[in-house]
Amino acid sequence: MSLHDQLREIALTEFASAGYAATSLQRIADLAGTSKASVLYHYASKEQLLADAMAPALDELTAIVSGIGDVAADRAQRIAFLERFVDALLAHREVVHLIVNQSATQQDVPAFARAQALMRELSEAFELAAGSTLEKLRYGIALAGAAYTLAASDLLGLDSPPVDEIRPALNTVLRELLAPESED
Amino acid sequence: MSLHDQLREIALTEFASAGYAATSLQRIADLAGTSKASVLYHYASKEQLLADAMAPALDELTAIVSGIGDVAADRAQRIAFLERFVDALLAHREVVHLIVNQSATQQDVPAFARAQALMRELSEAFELAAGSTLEKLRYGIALAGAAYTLAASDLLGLDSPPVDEIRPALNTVLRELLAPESED
DNA sequence: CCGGATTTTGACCGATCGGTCAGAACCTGA
DNA sequence: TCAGGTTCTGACCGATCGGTCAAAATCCGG
Repeated sequence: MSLHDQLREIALTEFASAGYAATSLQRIADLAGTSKASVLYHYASKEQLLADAMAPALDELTAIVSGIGDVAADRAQRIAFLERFVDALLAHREVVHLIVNQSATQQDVPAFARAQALMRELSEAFELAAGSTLEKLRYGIALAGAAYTLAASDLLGLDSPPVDEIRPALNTVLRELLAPESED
Repeated sequence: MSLHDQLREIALTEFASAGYAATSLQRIADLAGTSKASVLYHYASKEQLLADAMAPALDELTAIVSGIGDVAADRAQRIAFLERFVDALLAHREVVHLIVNQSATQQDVPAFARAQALMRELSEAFELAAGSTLEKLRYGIALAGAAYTLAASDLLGLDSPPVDEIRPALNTVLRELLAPESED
């Protein structure tokens, strides 16, 4: 793998585990066995490095949220969305960790601002779908809880089960909350 | 109110909204209309200022988690715990925001390490109460979702409903997940 | 083997940060 | 009014950060 790609992966892991602000370009360079100046040759700035590292996940999540469909009335579409959402969370755990834990306090960084906008778009889509405070809260708890639990499990020392055990369980809990069988 | 207390409140609000690392002592001093040196006269260090600001909430949450009771078998105790938990979340929203959004990436800061330990203790208590991956996930989503949704709602621009509307709604959703009526 | 392009590097810069310190300002009771 | 303690402040320090730059090293097609 090229140093260019290697730097992006190292940076992503480090940004997620230690925090964007707390991770210096020098540390990324050390981990990659190169110099800080070399990192800045491959990426114009620290912000650009973060943006490039998060881009694939943000692109995929953006596509999912954009094609959210008629999630308010149609239970089948709601279930389909939840499945795509869960798959994306599992496929991009490091970026999910970044979004969930750091976008709130780093909105001046473009990539985090983009993530924040994405979260807002998602919450608005479901805000419209929900009538009462109770329903809104159900959406919030379900989606935020799923993302945060996934992001925190790595960190909290809980040994997380394999993906093919988490995926169906996540889908089950989200359906219990947002697409109960009793409905329709 | 004394400058001492005023500084603590200003710092808490600023730490929660802009982030601990991103908030300089100079900014806190400016907001309080005093000098940076004066802030460091009242609090030995930036870390101490954060610790003092978070202490009341952490003390209360620690007490709640310590007295968690037999949450695995006894549905009534589980409900009682959830109610205490929700009340604490609502009473200390700024600190909850701090814990949820920043403790993960600032574990070298004592106050955040304490918060992290608290989260770990809570998750372990429920980990024991849960048998399957599905149940563990249900606990994680419910508790993390509640805390995160509350912390994020301020930030995401969603105008959050008044407290006396959120409290019962939160309790309802948490009970649906962790103490359904069908049980027992 | 050569020469231009790509890649790497160490030295350096300005800015910002948390924290120190000596002394000025202020308050209070005698 | 004066003295002693409390509170406040500006100047300063060392460290760290992201980023620049010119020169060195490396690579590769002709």
